[in-house]
Amino acid sequence: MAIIRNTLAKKAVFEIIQGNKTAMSQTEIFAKVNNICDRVTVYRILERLVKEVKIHKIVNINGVINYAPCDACSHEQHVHHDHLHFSCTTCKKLTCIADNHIELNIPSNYQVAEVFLTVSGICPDCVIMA
Amino acid sequence: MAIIRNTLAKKAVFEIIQGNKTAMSQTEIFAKVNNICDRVTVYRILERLVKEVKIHKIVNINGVINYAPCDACSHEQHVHHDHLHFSCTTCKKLTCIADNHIELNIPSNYQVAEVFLTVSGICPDCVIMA
DNA sequence: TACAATTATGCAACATTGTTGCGTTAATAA
DNA sequence: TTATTAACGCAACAATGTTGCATAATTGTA
Repeated sequence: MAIIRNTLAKKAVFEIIQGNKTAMSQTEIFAKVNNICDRVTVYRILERLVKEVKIHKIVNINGVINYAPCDACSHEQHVHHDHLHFSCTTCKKLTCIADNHIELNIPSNYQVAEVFLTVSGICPDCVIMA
Repeated sequence: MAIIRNTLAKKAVFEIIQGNKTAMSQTEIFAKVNNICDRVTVYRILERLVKEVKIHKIVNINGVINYAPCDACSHEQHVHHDHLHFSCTTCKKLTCIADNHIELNIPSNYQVAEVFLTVSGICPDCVIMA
């Protein structure tokens, strides 16, 4: 059950997320959707796309939830992820950076599911400006 | 300028944060403050305590901002932090885990400031329940 | 192509979280 | 004890996210 439908709004939202090289918040996505659908619909579409593993959630260091296409940072449910997220303190953009293998040292009574690694700082675009 | 005052409410908030072994959100702190002060005051006290480096902010994987005393996970502004945060998906508690040194592989045109490392999973208390 | 089943949407209403302005209270130095 | 001004309470607002329900639209099937 639960047949997945590919609606206009869903396609639009997905294309917006795919077309952006940095992760976007619900607010940014809704702004780009150009009133093709309601605010609430964007929330529901994002929820569905996450469940379908077409996009995924990333929390920025300020607590804002961002969405990125899953190919941008291919995520498998490993203990040792192979990418990190760079959060620019100037332009607030969140970017995926690949090739980062980390080793963890967590007590064995903790059951690890996923690793979230975010680095704050200034991205190349903003470094140039400064 | 800016003389720091040690008010009753501020002391109470700080003691609540110190007395808890896991990080707490504003909502949780306000619930424990027992109407000694206003909701807004808690926000302002937290802001001040962060500025005074007596507590610090940690963003949970769901985007909720939590506060922990600064001794719980001594943080210096290093590129290579020495601790991580464990976010329990069952009880939602955020715990500091020390002794985690990681090496990063970030392009040199990125200017790194801080590293945020959070691991999700099930904490010892909740593993026992399951 | 038309129809039925049900997924997806819009809208209104609400909940939560966080912010701001301003008059008042209270902590601290003198 | 008093003056200074940091801190507070309250009201109002803003942003973000959620829920219920009637309606619209997609998709498999006849």
